[in-house]
Amino acid sequence: MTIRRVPTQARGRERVAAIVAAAEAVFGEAGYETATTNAIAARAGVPVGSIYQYFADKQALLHAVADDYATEMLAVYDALLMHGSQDPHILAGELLDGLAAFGSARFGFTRIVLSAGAHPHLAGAVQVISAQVADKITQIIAERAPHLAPSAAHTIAQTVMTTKNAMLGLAIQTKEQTGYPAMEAVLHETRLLLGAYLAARMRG
Amino acid sequence: MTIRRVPTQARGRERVAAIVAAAEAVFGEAGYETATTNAIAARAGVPVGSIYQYFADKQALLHAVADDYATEMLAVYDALLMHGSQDPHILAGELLDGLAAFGSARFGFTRIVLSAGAHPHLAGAVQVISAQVADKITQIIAERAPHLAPSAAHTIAQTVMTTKNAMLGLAIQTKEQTGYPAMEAVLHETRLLLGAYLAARMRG
DNA sequence: TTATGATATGAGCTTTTACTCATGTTGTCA
DNA sequence: TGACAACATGAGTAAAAGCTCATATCATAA
Repeated sequence: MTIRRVPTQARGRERVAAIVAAAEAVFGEAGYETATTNAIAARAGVPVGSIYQYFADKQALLHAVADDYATEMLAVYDALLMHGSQDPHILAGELLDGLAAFGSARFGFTRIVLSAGAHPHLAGAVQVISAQVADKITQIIAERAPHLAPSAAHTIAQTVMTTKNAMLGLAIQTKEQTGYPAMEAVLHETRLLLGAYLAARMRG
Repeated sequence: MTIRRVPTQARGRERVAAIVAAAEAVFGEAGYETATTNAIAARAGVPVGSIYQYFADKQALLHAVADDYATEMLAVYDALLMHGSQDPHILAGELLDGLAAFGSARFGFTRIVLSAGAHPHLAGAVQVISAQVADKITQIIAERAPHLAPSAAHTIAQTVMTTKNAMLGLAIQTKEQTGYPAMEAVLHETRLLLGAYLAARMRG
């Protein structure tokens, strides 16, 4: 469906990697719809035909980028699951910081992910990521507040994820418009928000 | 810039209203880029030419929708500014409930507004709305917590606005997927979230 | 009634963009 | 080294979408 040909030679693998990297960059800068496959090819330094050698269509490119993004993101949550704090306020900070670093490094595509709700094309590619992330956060919370019913842990996880994503979106937007210190202020505020909520909710 | 001809006859005014309403619906369902002017015209029951009789281009349509949206939304906040509670927990509930109806009715375009960061085309049209709404919430908070610095009140307002919008989105999505009771649970959770935050933040 | 401007109409023009394909080049294995 | 498969190339195609414009109809005021 997504992949048209799996590269077997090193040459092909390098090309695919270059194409996916270029796609993430161009998607991140222009948005999915506005981005053109020709621009992606130019950015990758390959002719358009090379894209369609390996990917069935533009959406397949999006899926490839999303897969790579999701894999790296879930690794961040796995680290938190193992080493995250018991204290709600500290845990809130850790949740945010881990993701803020990740979101900054790949902030272009992060904007795409955060805006998935408004773009039908993206929903499918992004929904899988969201579900997996929600499960991870549910685990993190359930381990630290064993008295909570599973459904409650899930509701809390969804709330944390939604809030965190929205505030991360605000942070990125703030950084672009006002600068880095303003973004830090937004992140600080988000720590207060999630800390107050988690403390009240995990207490029982 | 945006408007090509201002209608003077009743016939023209009705047409413009129908076009703007259809544009909001189609933008909300398909997203700005994916929405086509032909689809908007069909939805409004008018030929494409009628759109370009009154609007210079697709972006002008977006601006018109955004203006209408902003006007109605600010009216909701004005009511809250006058009659909102002093208690942070109650105020959080009022903020949420007051906007729930509005957000449900115009959720499609609300998604567009929230995703503006990811799309250069939308930024201009939407930035004005966000700024005005942020100012209104800033006023509401500043009046109820006079000890806060203006910049702090503004940061809190942005946080409340972003969080509230995101959770409202989650609530409506939940309603569509799981049903009404699940949506109520999400709204309840949002009251806890915003209540805990506002209580901690307005206290000093 | 009639003249004039406002409004309505939709086939088609223009541009853009995703995608193809015929041909050429490179790698690999016997 | 020869043969076959993997890979590269980019001009060209087809469809889509924004927008135009020549022509037709309606509203209104003298």
